[in-house]
Amino acid sequence: MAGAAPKRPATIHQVASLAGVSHTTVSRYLQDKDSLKPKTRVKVEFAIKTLDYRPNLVARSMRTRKTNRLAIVLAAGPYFPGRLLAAAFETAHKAGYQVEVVSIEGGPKVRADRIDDLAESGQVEGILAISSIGRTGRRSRRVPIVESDIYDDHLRGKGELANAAEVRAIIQHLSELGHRTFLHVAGAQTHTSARNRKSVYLQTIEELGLRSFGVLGGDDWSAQSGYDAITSLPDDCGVTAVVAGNDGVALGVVRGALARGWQVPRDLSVFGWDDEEFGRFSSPSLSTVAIDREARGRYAIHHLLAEIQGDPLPEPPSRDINRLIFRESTAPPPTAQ
Amino acid sequence: MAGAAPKRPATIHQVASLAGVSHTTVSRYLQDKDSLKPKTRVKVEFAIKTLDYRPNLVARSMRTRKTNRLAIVLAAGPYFPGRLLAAAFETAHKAGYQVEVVSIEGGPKVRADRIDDLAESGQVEGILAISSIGRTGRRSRRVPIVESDIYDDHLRGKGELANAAEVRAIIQHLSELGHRTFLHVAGAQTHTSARNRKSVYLQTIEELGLRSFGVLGGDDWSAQSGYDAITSLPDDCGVTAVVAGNDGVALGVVRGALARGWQVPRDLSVFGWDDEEFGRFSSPSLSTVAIDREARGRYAIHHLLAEIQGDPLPEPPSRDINRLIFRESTAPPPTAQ
DNA sequence: TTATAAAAAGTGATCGATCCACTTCTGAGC
DNA sequence: GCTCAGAAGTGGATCGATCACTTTTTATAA
Repeated sequence: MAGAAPKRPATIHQVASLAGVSHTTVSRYLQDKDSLKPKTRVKVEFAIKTLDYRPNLVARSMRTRKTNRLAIVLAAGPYFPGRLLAAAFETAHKAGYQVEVVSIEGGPKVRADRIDDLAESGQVEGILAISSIGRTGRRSRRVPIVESDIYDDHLRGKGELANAAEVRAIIQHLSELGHRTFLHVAGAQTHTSARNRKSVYLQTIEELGLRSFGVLGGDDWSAQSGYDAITSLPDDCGVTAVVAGNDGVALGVVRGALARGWQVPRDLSVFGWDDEEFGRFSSPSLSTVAIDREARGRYAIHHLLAEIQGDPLPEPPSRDINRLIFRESTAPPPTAQ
Repeated sequence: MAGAAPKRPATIHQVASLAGVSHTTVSRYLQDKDSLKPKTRVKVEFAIKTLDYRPNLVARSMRTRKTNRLAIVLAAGPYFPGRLLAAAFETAHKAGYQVEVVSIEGGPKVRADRIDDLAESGQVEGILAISSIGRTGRRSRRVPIVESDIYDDHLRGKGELANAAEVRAIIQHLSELGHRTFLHVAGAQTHTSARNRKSVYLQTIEELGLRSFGVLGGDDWSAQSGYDAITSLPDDCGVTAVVAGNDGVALGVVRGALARGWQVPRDLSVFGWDDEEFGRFSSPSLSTVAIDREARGRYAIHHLLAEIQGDPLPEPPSRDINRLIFRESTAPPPTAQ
């Protein structure tokens, strides 16, 4: 099988000699077709076609010290940010970059080391870290490294937290419906977004003078965690509204409520997050927050490209790309009926 | 900003001169630390540490003609095979390969061209095409190209179709419950798997002497398509069981049934595919087929690596990695009660 | 024509590693 | 002390492009 013709691909020199010009001329053609006299140009084009020549990008990278490649680093695990990635790929490709995906098992330390190696290897021009990489020690200064939750950083600079506005709006909405006692089933606390939501939840409850039965979950984003949280509640807890970490968790909450004979939304209101397709079609359909993951993916890449090229950083995407969507899973509490 | 110290990373020559040895010795150290005398070895190690030297992988690739990099090509679009990819990454990394992801917009022709370019660019040692790339014209023979649905190919060789066993088992199960009239809401027919399921559905209906109201959907995998399919049925269609393209479609079917006053599973049984988390927690929970996406991802990479190394191809994963799971969305039909 | 500037093409060095063919050490055996 | 084999180390070529210069050709004006 490996015995196929080991014929090496054509090089720029072979093209040059077939075309009867120097290798430099061919190189020039590759960079700007119009810098050649039409006659030479035809010869070169013919030779390229005849030999089916394609430039060896590795050799080119070596000389130019440009690879036109970015790396996206993510922690290996069950949560795979597909939509963000898809948008990131597209944006990068449009800008002429290839994207290498590196998923890393192990903790933040391992990740930080691998990122350093990657940065020093000369293989990529920039790195986008999807999962937080922490602030560990020396960070290579050879290539820009951008963390995906960068506009969280941006907000943090202003003393705010990402998602703050939405969590507050959810609670406000529910309290206007008459809810007084809340529960938060948190998402994986390893994620900045989940931590932010939790903080803002607690803070808002306090500010509006409402009651919280507490925060459950927090280990992952599973529907099971929602189910477990709700089924573990004491009967007299008084909770009538749940703010879930995301739609999956919310679905688990709904199912858990059902399991103990509570109807949603009659006895319990549930709010999700992410506007997943299943939340639109489940019964009851889930109130949720529509987030524009694609916009975040695009922004992350734009940010990285700006750093690479030394351009001014782009404006973070408008915060109201996050929209509250009210569906069947929220209603006034039983006591208010 | 771009004015940071343009200090170039250390090269093998600098290491050599600091260590007082030749560059070749350093190179040998990098390849096999034990081929050096302990005394020289210490000198080299010291120099490497002092200069924080890391080999330039681009230069290395150029000389060795090995990049240790694979490419995964997928059609840009809303369906992002996250779990398959995650497993593929992991497998590749374990084998010492980096993975580049190339998502391509445009039709099969564009895709085929880009794949050719990629193959010829010398940047990757193998290509895994997730979306079918068709059989268009010349295919580069420089690096192995593997299509992800390769074990479909394997089965096709035996005159079978992938998923055949499961679709047949689903219909058989439903018919044993008493169902006689079926409907299939197909997934995107651009996908081999969706086409296979459809064919086997039709074939099985025929073989078992059952009735089919037909095949709807087929444009995508959306829940909306399931909803539309079911709400468009005439009242007297007699359909009591639906085989949906996947869990999302199934959820749409359930919701659509609800919208026209049919209860699931009392009036209609619904079977999904994929064993998504939401199907386990929706109401009713969905009967489905658990497929091992990770296994497929791993297999695809193993297959590719085998081709690269000229090893014998690995056995396709056992077919019974697909398991039928019976949940609340299936039951005997109303007439049989 | 010829002088001259601009455009086009050519020469050889270079990027940072590995590999190949040698040379120099080292130490065992006599 | 000498020989000699094997281990250790060296110098220079090489991979396939681009780049900085130099040389040749072409176009334009006098």
